[in-house]
Amino acid sequence: MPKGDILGATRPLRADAERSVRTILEAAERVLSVNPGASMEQIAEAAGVARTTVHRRFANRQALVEAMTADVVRQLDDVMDAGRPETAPPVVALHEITANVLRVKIGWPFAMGLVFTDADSPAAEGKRRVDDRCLALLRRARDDGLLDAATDLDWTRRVFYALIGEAVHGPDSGLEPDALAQRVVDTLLHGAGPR
Amino acid sequence: MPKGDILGATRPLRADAERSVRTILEAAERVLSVNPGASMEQIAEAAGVARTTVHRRFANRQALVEAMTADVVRQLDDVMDAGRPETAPPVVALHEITANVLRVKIGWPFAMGLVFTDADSPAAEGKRRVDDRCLALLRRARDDGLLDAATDLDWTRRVFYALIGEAVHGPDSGLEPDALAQRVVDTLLHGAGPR
DNA sequence: CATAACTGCAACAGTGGTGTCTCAGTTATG
DNA sequence: CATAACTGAGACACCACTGTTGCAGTTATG
Repeated sequence: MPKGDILGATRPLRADAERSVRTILEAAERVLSVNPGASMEQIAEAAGVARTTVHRRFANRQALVEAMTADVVRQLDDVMDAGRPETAPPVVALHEITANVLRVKIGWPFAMGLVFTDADSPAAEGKRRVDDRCLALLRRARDDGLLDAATDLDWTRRVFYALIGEAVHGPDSGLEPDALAQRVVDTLLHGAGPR
Repeated sequence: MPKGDILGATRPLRADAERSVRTILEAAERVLSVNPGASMEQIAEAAGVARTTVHRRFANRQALVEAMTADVVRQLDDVMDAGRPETAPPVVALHEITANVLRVKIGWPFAMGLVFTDADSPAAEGKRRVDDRCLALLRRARDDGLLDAATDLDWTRRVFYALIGEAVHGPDSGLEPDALAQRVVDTLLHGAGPR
C-alpha cells in the first residue's frame, strides 16, 4: 500500500485521485494559514473529503505539509525562470520576480512561511537554489550600480524577503501584485528617506 | 482557589511563588521559541518545576501565553519611554528605540512574534499604543526631513518592524544590538541603493 | 515559632487527535 | 465492459496532553 511520493517509485495516480491530492493541498493551505494547528479532520472537511482519504494520500500530517512546501518551492522555481534573472536587465527582473513571488505568497501564505522559516525542511535545498539565484540577481544589480557598492548582499536579500512578506499583510494586500512589487522594489532600493 | 491575575483581584503571591512565575515564563519562552507546539510538561521540565505547579500558576496554556505577551508589551512600553520619542531628536530616538527593541526581541522571540501577528490578543491595545507612539515618532522624523515628504508612514512603520524582525535572524544575530540597530535604521532610511 | 502558603508527586478521568482497517459503492481506464 | 483504482463511512485501539485532586513535606512570613 504505497502512500509516499518518495522518489517516484509509485505507480502514477488515477486522474480523480490526482485531483483529490490537489484539492486537499489547497484546502490545507486555506485552513492552516488561518489556524496552523488545525486537525486533519478540519482539513478534510474544508476539502470536501473524508478524513480517511486524506490519510490515504498523505501518511501523516508531516507528509502533507512537506508536499505543500515542495509544491510552493516548485512554483518559486518557475517564477524565477520566468523572470530571467541571469539575462534580463536587473531592474526588470527584480520587478517581475517580485510581482510573481507576491502572487505565490498571496495564494500560499502558510507554505511560504514554512519554507522561509524552517531551515531543515526537505524543501531546503530547493529554497537554497532560489536563494542563490536571487543573490546572483542582486549581484548583477550591484554591478549595474543599482545597489551601493558596499552593500551586504546577504542582508539585502533578507530585507528583500522581509519586504515581500510585509507587502502581503495589512490593508494593502488587496492591491495589484504589480503595485505592491513597485512599492517593495522602491523601498528596497531607496528606503523611506528623501530622494 | 484564585489562579488568574485578571485585574489584580488576587492576594499578592509569596516571594517564592513570584519567583516560580518568572522562572516558568522564561522557560516557556525558551521552549516555545524552539517549538511553538511544545507541551506544558516540556515547559515545566525546562523550568525545573512540576507540571502541576505550572497549572497552579496558569490555569491553562492560553493564560500562560497571554502572560508572556503581556510581559513583553510592558517591556516594549518601557523601551519606548526610555527612548523619549516625543522629545528627543528623531534620529537619536529612532536608533535608541531600535536597539532596545532588538534587545527585547532577542530575549523574547516567541512572545514578540505573537504580539506582532495575533491581532486579537489581549495585549492588542498595548500593542496599538506602541504602534501609535512609533507612528508619531516617524511623523516627527518626516517633519524633520529625515523621511521623504511623500512617505506612507504606515507602510514605513511596518517596514521598520520587518527590518527589526529580520535583524535578529541569520548569522548576525550575535552582533551588538547597537550595530544591528545601526544597520536597521540605515536600511530603513536609505535602502540598499547608492547614496 | 506558628501558620499559611507553596511545592512535588502520584493518580485520575476526560478529551481530541491519529493512524489503521474493512467493506460496500462509485468511477476512471485500457 | 471488465477490472482495477478510488472513495466515504464506520469502527477501532492508541496515545499524548490536559486539567484536577489529595496529600505529605518544605518554606516564607508576620
